[in-house]
Amino acid sequence: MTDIFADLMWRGLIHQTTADDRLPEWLNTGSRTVYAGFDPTADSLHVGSLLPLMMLRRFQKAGHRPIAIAGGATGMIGDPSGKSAERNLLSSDQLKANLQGIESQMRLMLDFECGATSAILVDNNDWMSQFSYVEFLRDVGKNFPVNVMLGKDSVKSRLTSEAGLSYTEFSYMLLQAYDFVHLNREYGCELQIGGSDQWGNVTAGIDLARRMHGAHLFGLTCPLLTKTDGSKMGKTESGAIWLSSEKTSPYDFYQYWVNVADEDAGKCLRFLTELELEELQELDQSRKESPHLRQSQKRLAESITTMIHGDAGLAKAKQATEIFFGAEIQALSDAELGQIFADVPSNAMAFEVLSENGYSLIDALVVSGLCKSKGEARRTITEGGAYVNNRRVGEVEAALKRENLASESMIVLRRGKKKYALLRFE
RNA sequence: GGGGGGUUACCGAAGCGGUCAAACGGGACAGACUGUAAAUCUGUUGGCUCAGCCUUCGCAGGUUCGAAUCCUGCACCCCCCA
Repeated sequence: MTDIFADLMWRGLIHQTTADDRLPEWLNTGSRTVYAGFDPTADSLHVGSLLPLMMLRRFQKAGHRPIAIAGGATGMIGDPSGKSAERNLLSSDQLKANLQGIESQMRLMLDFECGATSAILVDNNDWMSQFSYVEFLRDVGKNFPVNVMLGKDSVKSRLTSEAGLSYTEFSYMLLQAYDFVHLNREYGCELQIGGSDQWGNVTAGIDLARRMHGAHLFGLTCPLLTKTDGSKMGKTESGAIWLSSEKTSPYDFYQYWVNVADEDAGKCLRFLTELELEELQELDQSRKESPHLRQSQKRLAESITTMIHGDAGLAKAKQATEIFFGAEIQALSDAELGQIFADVPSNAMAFEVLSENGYSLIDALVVSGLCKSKGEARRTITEGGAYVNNRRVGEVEAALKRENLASESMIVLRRGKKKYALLRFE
């Protein structure tokens, strides 16, 4: 049996645990059942969920059974931890759709068919909806001293803030605590893991189980995956990075990791990949001695992209990367180009415009959406920021003609470093 | 109720009769450098049929050869006195 605790330790994945003295041994002397909660507010998980999912994965590989709980019930309420304002409530239809999407993504990382340690995905709405309000108050609420609840950081910070805290959110803790009790009773689950911001909720569950059944459960929190500047991982100017290829293309996903700052790379590698210590140290070394090679980032991007989008997804992302940052694009087929530039905006127009005098580059830049006006297009060209098939074009009066086709019917326009658009002539 | 100040381009902020498509700063966009980074440097930043023309300075009118700049009315905002 792998010493999961030691593994987590050297990776820096342990922030706080309960029963420090007994937990490591307990984990190493039998197959245990552990659980972590996930946020069902969208139909896809985003990069922020990778860490807890990886945690479950590590536990499963070490011979334990993981339970992922996508909180249909708690999702309807909203966890006040770390939130500055009341959350919008979700409709139950929306939730159902979200849970479905999330499950398919979990299958990428957890094994749901491997016998005794198969992963389980549960929805706490299944049991919470059985409760009547009065029953819940009698069985669960009775065991929660309000003075203790008021002492939790998540509550305290909101009470003093302007946004305040609704009774609903205040009760969130009870729901999550009861989840633990329920999973303990139904599945023999004895360990809850979560981010360090979940500490209050985790211990609330442990307390509740002790009061209700005299059970002794465990809790373990891992650090939050934040950048060195303190901001959250997985956010860009254009929004969150999702695991779903519909929302974030494999290329963008791959690129996100390739662009991780040097200071954050080591942590990401330790937290989000299964690379062994030896390789991690080599990468640390490489980052220090030859940062320009960015081996850490590349390894990180490869590892995570493969896990989420498979070998095919990685291959596509890398191919696109080569083209995007490569030399002139030419002699490709429509199919190849279409693949590579799948998420790039494209416009179709008549083939004939390429004949004779051709199609003015200025118009093309505007039509493609790369420039807002002809004036801007003109400027862009003058500044040297306009490219046709990755080759800079500096003449304002340039026109696109047949010989500019990169494939049977397409021309690739680019503005600046990374903004692409595809023109199709049919 | 009385008195005073403001409203300028994506944002902040100059301009106070012509040389104003409007200084300056920020942001944004390009370029150089580089590691697809950071920092730095340079350029651009209303539209077009682009050596020219057209529309912008809260809104509507007016004075003037000529207004973002002066006058009148309207709207919104701020401050002071009651």
